[in-house]
Amino acid sequence: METHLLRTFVAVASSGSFSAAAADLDYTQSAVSQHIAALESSLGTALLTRRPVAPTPAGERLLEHAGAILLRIEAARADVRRVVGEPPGEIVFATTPLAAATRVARALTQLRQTRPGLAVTFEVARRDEVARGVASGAYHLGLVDGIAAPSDPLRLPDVGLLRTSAVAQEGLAVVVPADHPIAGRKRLGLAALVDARWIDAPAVSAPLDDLRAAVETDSLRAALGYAGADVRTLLELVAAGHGLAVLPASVSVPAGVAKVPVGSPRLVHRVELLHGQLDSAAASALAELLDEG
Amino acid sequence: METHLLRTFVAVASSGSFSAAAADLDYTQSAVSQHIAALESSLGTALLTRRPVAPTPAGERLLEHAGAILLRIEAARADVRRVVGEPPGEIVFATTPLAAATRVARALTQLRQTRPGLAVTFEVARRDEVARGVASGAYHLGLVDGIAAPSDPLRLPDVGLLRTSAVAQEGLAVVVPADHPIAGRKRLGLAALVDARWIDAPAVSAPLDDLRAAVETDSLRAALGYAGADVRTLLELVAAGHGLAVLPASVSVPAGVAKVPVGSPRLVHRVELLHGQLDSAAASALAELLDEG
DNA sequence: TCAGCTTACGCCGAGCGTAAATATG
DNA sequence: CATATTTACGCTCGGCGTAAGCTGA
Repeated sequence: METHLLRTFVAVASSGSFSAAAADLDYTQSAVSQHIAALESSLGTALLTRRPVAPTPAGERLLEHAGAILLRIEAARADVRRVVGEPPGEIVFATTPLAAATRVARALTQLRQTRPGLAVTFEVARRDEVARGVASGAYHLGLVDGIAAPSDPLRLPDVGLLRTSAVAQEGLAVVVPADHPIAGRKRLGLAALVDARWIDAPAVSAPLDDLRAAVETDSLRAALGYAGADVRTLLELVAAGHGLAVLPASVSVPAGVAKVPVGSPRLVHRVELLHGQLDSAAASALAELLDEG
Repeated sequence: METHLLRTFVAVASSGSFSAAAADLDYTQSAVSQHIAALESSLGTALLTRRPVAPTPAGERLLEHAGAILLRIEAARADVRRVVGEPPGEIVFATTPLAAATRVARALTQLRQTRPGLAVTFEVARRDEVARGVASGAYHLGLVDGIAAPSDPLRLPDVGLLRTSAVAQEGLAVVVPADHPIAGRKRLGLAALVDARWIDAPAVSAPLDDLRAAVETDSLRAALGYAGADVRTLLELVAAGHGLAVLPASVSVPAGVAKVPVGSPRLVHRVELLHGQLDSAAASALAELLDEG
């Protein structure tokens, strides 16, 4: 199974067309057809239906692996380059929206100010994009957040070798309208709220999927999805009674909404710093900054 | 980065010789040399020193990825075959030594008796070998054990897509000589024992590495390593005072040794069943058996 | 009918082996 | 000097493009 065949297969499956994939990859349509034929004959089974072009069950299985394999190959290249190449003059730094709000991010902002010679670029992306980007070398550093049991690592998409060098964690809070019956309570078990109306705002709050996994229930149902990345908007949605949301306990909330710390189950909002191999200078600079934090 | 180049690279690095790798892979020594040269030029850096043949720093980084990539490719093939191929007439079943001792394993032994038409082969291997073997299709089912926080999954080596379909978990116990000061105690915090002399018997007890990760300390030091796979021998080593060991709480111990349940930190000995994609018949048969268990 | 995939076919170069050259301990 | 890797060189075949063929909406 040669890598160029996998690459073509992924391109065809994702575009749904041999000719489109050919254009993407700078092959002729004929070459793409031959690639797919070679893969299919090497595996002894059809991988795609034609007209319409869609993966067969076997193709679906392969697809699940192919992306990961190609990504891992990119990660390998990036990792080797990090050992050999010049240290970059600019650091590209990706974070998930909530992670950026923590003291860790602030520390890195300091880095940018105290070392004006070193350009630092921030970029906000989804969690798996951050992980992929760091693995493949597109980003030098990544900051991701999520919900986990205390001192447990986050479950990141399988992306190869990623190192976690620093974390911050804090409790969770449920954000409710100020006039909600539970608004005055000091602590709260999530179990009491399984039937509540939730807002799923994966970009900006704890993704409901994380919560479901942690609570081990399917009953957290989203009444509303919010795809945006602005916390204030989310809080206004909560204030307007569209549903509840789970956020890190330290979030500051405006009038109109109240936050109630989550007491059980024991869960934390956790932030992890992702990186590939760092040279010792970069590593110690970071460690220093994160200590001050 | 073509797969055959990676394969050659891994073979050369692991054998420490171009000519040996060539013999392994049925190439000429010249072809191997060209493969390495191609990889090195494609990555723009030396990967191996010659005389002696050993990975450079960049080579080490690549090596860390290369094995995983090749394994994942095997896993992809195996996964596709599982969808397409005939269901196997024989089931090859691999377990880690301790996992085999659980009720789950007993249930699967029943399977073998109640369905004499279906041959079942047991094989005992190390945890990562089981995971690798299941991923690559060498084994149909795998049973692995390890230590984790309650209801946490085991941390398996990165091996691609593995499904976990059933688990058993139980507490841990420290096994000590009968005349040991703590032998009479009802519960025990591991922290009290960090300075004790431990026996590291990765094949047969909880690997110390798991414990270290769970306790988040480096101070668990092994006074003795036992590479064998026989629990009784390990217990005799404990009785003779060579050190302590951590085992699942249900292990039955002979006279001369005592077991003390571990109360904190909260950890469990956990058994997971690993498999690739199962057809629905196999899956339901298994589920049934494991429920009875 | 025709858009889009497959097949036929010829050409080029990647990659293999043989064998000579080179390097190192 | 012996052993092991590299380089030179020729050949074969894998894999690409062009173009003709096929097929289902």
